Order: sequence, then C-alpha cells, then structure tokens
Amino acid sequence: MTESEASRPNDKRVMITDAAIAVFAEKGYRSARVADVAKRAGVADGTIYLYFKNKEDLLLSIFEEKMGLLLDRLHGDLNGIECPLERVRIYVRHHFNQLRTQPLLAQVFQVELRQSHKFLREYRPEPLWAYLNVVGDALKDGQRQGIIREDVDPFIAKWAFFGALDELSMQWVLSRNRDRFDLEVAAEQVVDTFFRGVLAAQS
Amino acid sequence: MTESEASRPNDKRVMITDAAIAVFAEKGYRSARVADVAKRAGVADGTIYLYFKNKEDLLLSIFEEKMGLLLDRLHGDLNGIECPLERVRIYVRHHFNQLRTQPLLAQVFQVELRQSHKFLREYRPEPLWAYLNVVGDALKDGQRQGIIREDVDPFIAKWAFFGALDELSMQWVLSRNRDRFDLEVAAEQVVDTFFRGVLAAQS
Amino acid sequence: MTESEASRPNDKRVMITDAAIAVFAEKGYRSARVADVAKRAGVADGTIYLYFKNKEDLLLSIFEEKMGLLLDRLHGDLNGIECPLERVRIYVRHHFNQLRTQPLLAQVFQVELRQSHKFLREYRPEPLWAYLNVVGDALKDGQRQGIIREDVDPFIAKWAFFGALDELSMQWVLSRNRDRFDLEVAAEQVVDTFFRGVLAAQS
Amino acid sequence: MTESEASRPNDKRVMITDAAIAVFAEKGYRSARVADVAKRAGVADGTIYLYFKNKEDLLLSIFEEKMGLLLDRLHGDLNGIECPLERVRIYVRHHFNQLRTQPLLAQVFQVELRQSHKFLREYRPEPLWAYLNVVGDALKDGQRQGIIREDVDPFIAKWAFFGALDELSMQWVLSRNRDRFDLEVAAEQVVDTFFRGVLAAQS
DNA sequence: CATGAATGAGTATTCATTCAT
DNA sequence: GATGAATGAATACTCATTCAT
Repeated sequence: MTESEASRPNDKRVMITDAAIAVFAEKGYRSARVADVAKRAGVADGTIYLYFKNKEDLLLSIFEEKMGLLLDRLHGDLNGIECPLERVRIYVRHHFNQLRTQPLLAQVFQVELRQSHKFLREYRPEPLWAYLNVVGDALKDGQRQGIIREDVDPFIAKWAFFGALDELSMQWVLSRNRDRFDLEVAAEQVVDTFFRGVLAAQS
Repeated sequence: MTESEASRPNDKRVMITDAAIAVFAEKGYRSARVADVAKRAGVADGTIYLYFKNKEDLLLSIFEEKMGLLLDRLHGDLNGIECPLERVRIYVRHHFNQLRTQPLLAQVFQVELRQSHKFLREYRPEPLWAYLNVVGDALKDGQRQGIIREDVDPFIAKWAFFGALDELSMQWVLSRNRDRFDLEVAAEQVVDTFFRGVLAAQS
Repeated sequence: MTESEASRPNDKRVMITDAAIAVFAEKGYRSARVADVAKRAGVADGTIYLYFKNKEDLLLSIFEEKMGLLLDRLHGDLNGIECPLERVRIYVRHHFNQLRTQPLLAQVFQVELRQSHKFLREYRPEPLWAYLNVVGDALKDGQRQGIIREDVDPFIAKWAFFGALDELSMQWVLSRNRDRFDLEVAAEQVVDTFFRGVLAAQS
Repeated sequence: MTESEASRPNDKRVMITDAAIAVFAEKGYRSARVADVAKRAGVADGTIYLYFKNKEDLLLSIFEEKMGLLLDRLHGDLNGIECPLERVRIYVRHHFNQLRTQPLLAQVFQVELRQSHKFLREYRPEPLWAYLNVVGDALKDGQRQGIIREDVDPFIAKWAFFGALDELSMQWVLSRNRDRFDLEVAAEQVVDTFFRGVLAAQS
C-alpha cells in the first residue's frame, strides 16, 4: 500500500475540515450551511456525514485536529528547552504566530468555536488541557527550581495568563478590518509583566 | 401622578429584561424561545416587540442596561478613592462580587452574549469601554504618579488584565456544577501578580 | 345645531376614508397597515374601529361611498337625456373622466378592491348594479325604441361592455409609470364599435 | 433510461402544481397554507421549495405552465385556419371551453392570480401577450384583407375584446353556486356583436 | 464509499383588533 | 367619543440530516 493510497480517506476528511474552516470563518458558523462546506470541499452534502456526526461535530473536530497539529509543532519547538521561562516565551511566540499565519483558523478558534454551547460547557478537550499545561507545568517547574514564587497557584495563574493572551488574540482578530496593534509588542509586554509578577524576588 | 404610575412603562421593560436573563441563562440564548421570555415576564409575545426590536436587541439591551447599573455602582464605590492601585483592587472586587451575587446575569454576560455575532463584531458598546477604562485610566494615573512603569502600554495592559479576569470568570461560571475554585483567592492572586508585574521598581 | 356641528362625525369618517384611499393606493391594501391609515387620518388606531367594523369593511366602504357619489354625479348628468345612445356615451365619458381625475381612487377600484375575496365573491353591492344598469337600461330602452337589435341580450351585453371598459381602465391604471394610451381615443372607439355591434340595421 | 424515469422530476413538479390549483381554488390563495398544498401533493413541505422559490412563485408558475399548455392546444386548433374571423371564433370557443372543462384552473386564473400584486403589476408574462395577440393579429390580418375597418385600433380592440370575455368569464366563475348563464350563448353574442362592430361595411 | 433529492421540525415576528382609561 | 398599549393567533421558510440508489 503506497502512502498516497493510505492517506486518501484522510485526504477527504482534511479537505472537508479545511473547507469548513474557510466557510465558517467567512460566513460564521451559524449562517454557514453544511451545503456550503460540501460545495467548497467538492463533495456531496451527505458525504460530510460519513466523516462527521453532525455540523457541531465538524466544528469541534476542526479544533481537535488543528489543535493537535499545533501542539505537535509546539512540543517540537519546546523539545530540549529546559528553562521554564524560555518555554513560556516560546509558547507565547507560537500562540501569536499562529494568529498571524493562519488567520482563518484563528477566526474559527477565537469566534466561531464559542458559538457552540457544547464547546463552552460540555466539551473539555484534552488538547486544550495540554495546551494550558505547557504554562502550568512550566510554572510548577519554576517553583521547584525556586525561580517562581511558591504562593503562586499554577491553576489560577495558567488560566489568567491564557485569558490575557486570549483576550489580546480576540481583539486582534476582531479588529481585522481596523488598525491592528502590534502583536510582537503585545507578546513581549505580556510575558514581561507576567514574569515580573510571578518571579521570586531576586537577591 | 404617583411614582408607581410614572414608572410603569419602565417597569414592564425591566420585567421583560429580567425574565430574559433568567430564561437565557437557563436554556441558552439560541434555544430560548421568545415566547418563553414572554410567559416568564407575564406579557404577551407581541409586547416584547413594543420594547425591543427583535430577539438579539433584547439580548444586547440586557448588556447595555445591566452594565450601566453595574458601572453606576462601581463609580459610586470608586468615588473619592485616589490611589490607582486601590481603584484597581476595588474594580476586581466588584467584578468577582458581581459573579457571585448575580450568577444568572453572569451566565448571560460570560456565555450567552457571545453567541451574538453582532455583539462580538459590530457592536462596540460604550459601557464596555468605560468598564475597561477604569483600569486603563488607573494605569495612566499610576504612570503619572511614578508608581507604574513607564514602558507599560496601558492599552495592552488593560485588555490583558481584563482577559485574565474574564477567563477566570468564565471558568468559574462554566464550572457551575463542578467544584468551583475560590474567587476571593483568585482575585487576590491576580491583583497581586499584576501589581508586581507593572509596578515601578521600589528604591 | 349648526351645519358644521352636524357634519362633524361625518367629517371624521370621511377623513378616514380619504386617508385609506391614499394609503391603499400607495402601499397596496394588504401591505397597508391600519396604523398607517390612522396616522394619515390624524386619529388613533382604535378610532377607525368606531366607524368601520374592520379593515376589509373600510375597503368596501370606500367603494360604497365613493361609488355612491359617483353615481349621483352620473345621474345628474344623465338627467333629461332621453336618447339611450347618448346616455351610454355620457356614461363612458364619466367612467374615463373618473380615472383621470381621481387616480388614487381609480387604483383602489381597479386593483385593491379585487384583493378582497369578499368583494369578489360574497359582496354584490347595489351601487355596482346601479352602475351597470345605466347601460343595461339604455339597451332595453333602445330595444323598445327599435334602435337596438332585439336579439341582443342586455344582461350579457352590459357585462361585456363593462368588461371592455374595465379592462382598458385596468391597463391604463397599471401602466401608470409607462406610456399611457389615450383614454379619449379608446373611449370613442369602444363606444363606436359597440354601437355598430348592437344597433339595428338602418334601412 | 425509461420514459417514466426521465419524466420523474417533471412529474413531481406537476403534482405540486396540480395540488396547488385544487387547494388555491378551494380555499383561496391567501388562506391556503403551503402545508395544505404539500399534503395534497403527497410531498413534504420543504419539497415545494425545491421546485418553486416561494408561495407566490408557485402561483405564478401555475399561470405560466398551464397557459403554455393552453396556448399550445389553441395554436394546434388554429393551425391551417386562414380566415381571421374564423380564428377569432375558435379563440372564443377555446376560452369558454377552458372555463367549463377546467373550473378549478379557471378559478385560479380569474380570481386567485389577481390576488398577487406581482402578477398585476410587475409580471408581464409572455404567454398572456401571445394569448391576446391571437386576436390582435387576426384584426391586423383582417385589416390587410379589407375585412375589418381601417380605423379600428387593434391594440385597443384586442384589450376591449379580451375584457369582455374576461368579465363574462369572471361572472360565470363567481356565480358558481348560483344560476349560471349559458356560456355558448354568451360566446355567440359577443363574437357576433364584435364582428358587427369591427367589420368593414359590406357593399 | 458517495450521492443529492427529499424530508419535516421548529419559531420569530407582524399587525388587526380590543378595551381599560 | 377617543385613545393607544397590549394582545396573541397564525405560518412561510430554512436547512441539518437521512437513505435509497
């Protein structure tokens, strides 16, 4: 079995997912019709239901699959980096690079996914925990190494830090047709402030 | 004319808004039927359209009106407080108190409002700017007083800080049926970390 | 009681009727809202229901009242005219003059009234019979006088003649914003052809 | 591919059209529910929207399609007939036969179609012109042949003649539950009178 | 695997009409 | 008589999903 043969079914699934990202980003999840996605993907309406349970499953699968790839790349870049602070810096750089280089996907992650009640309430996906825990684990490591204050609760800190990044991402995405602020600058400031906030006093 | 007579039209509008908060929080904005809101408010379906243009306008009006009241109370408590840091502390305390004391409204603010494309994209409401700028202005004041580092961009900082609060709020709201973390502790830590992050070095 | 006092209630009824003619002609009977008519007439919505049973009754009352006035004027002009042919000529002249001088009313008569199922099916109003019978009676008179062929059935002839006038009226009204054909010429030709068609052979 | 397979999509469209004729004639266009038509046609509500843009399009399509068939049959019968007068006779015979043999369709043509503002005002359908011009062209032919007076304007005459037929048709349809006059007699008289009216003087 | 014609549940909104003042 | 705030019935249309081919 050749690779191309092996990947064929996967290809179609990916074609649908990619079509969905484009269509959801353009028209919004709710106004996008499944038929629109099918047409964009070059398949019949019914075919989508061979790969996804329903429209919401399609949306959630975008998250799961693209977040998986994103995590793989992130872990690749974090590979070998020991310093917790450096790991956080790389994490933030990744986060904002993602916004810049994949604006359609960013729109889906920042806006469309949150249209799903299931995503917000029931669905607590593994990839998101893994993503958050890059920071959470770095904080714990830092505490173990004495770099980070002991009285910082990593659970609260990782969510607060993620919230800060997420809100800036959201504003950047939503200001699409207005003047965007500079993501690089924002990244630097957030990291800087965060580190000053959580680092142990330096003697 | 008695006071009760004078306030009657206002009363009905408020009754509808309050009913909508309860119904939207319980069933979600999209699955809530306008008829449900009407029944809860004790009015006919059509009456809602005497006060609101449509279902989405009803949702957005909840934000505008309740946020207005919230701002009034906030400004009341901030009245006379000069220290920027103290103002931020009070702001955070208010924010989390709001969550605790008005959980239904919190659900609408954190979850249901964001179902509205209009809210996320077109609608940029004055009350939200005012709310954000309590922190933004405090930062600028702090910089003028030399308490806060000059290289902190207040625009980025206020959004990042708001994002941190908002994400913690979201997690607290969404964990409704699970074990909630302690908001007091979270508030304290976020403020503490933020201050350490943005304060000028103390000589 | 002065005349103005006596006619006051009548005035309000007429004001509503006239407002209705304008509004129905402009927006169409179905899309016109009762509230539109009320606003145009300068009265409250509910007031209309003091004078008319419902919206359809208002439409039908326009016909009945304006047709009554029209008939009065027509009978005035026919007064003293003995010759049946002359009476038909005057009748046609009246019909087309009406179109020209009261285009809004013409629109209501030709188009909007026929939106009413009741008008088309149940309601067979006296004024319409009277109007038709101006021609019908002229034909019978003509037959008595030997001017018109005996084998012409006045019932069929009056309807056919009315249909011819009505269709030309309709086309004239509907072509409002296009090039209107000349009503004078049309009137003359229809009368001429009709007379040639029904007159007894002249020895 | 068998014929039945080939004609299937057409079949469903025709089934819906025919159901609509029956339902519209029985309940009236405005009170007929789309769901009534669907049930009568034995299809789901939504299926109607695969074949027609909306309820009004369904009504107008009835006219277009049935008028097309009617015209085909008319032209078939007129084929080979040279004499303009004979063509008009056949035309009238057809018109009134249509009323008798397809009373439901007649009801739709005479009453329900005119409930549509679009039909009356915007929509100027080719089939109607073709239908009218059978008479208009006959008149022109007759003038060329010297049978019909030169001073008859064919445009006015065809509309007036059509109006006469139409009004008699209308009265016949509307008197459904009352005593109907004899269409044969009416047809004969209208044609006879019209011919006397427009024929050139015979030397 | 793929198709796409057919399905049918589900609801926001309008506006003629009423009636308490 | 006059008002106009309140009522609530009534329905066309969409589109996610299915399933026979």
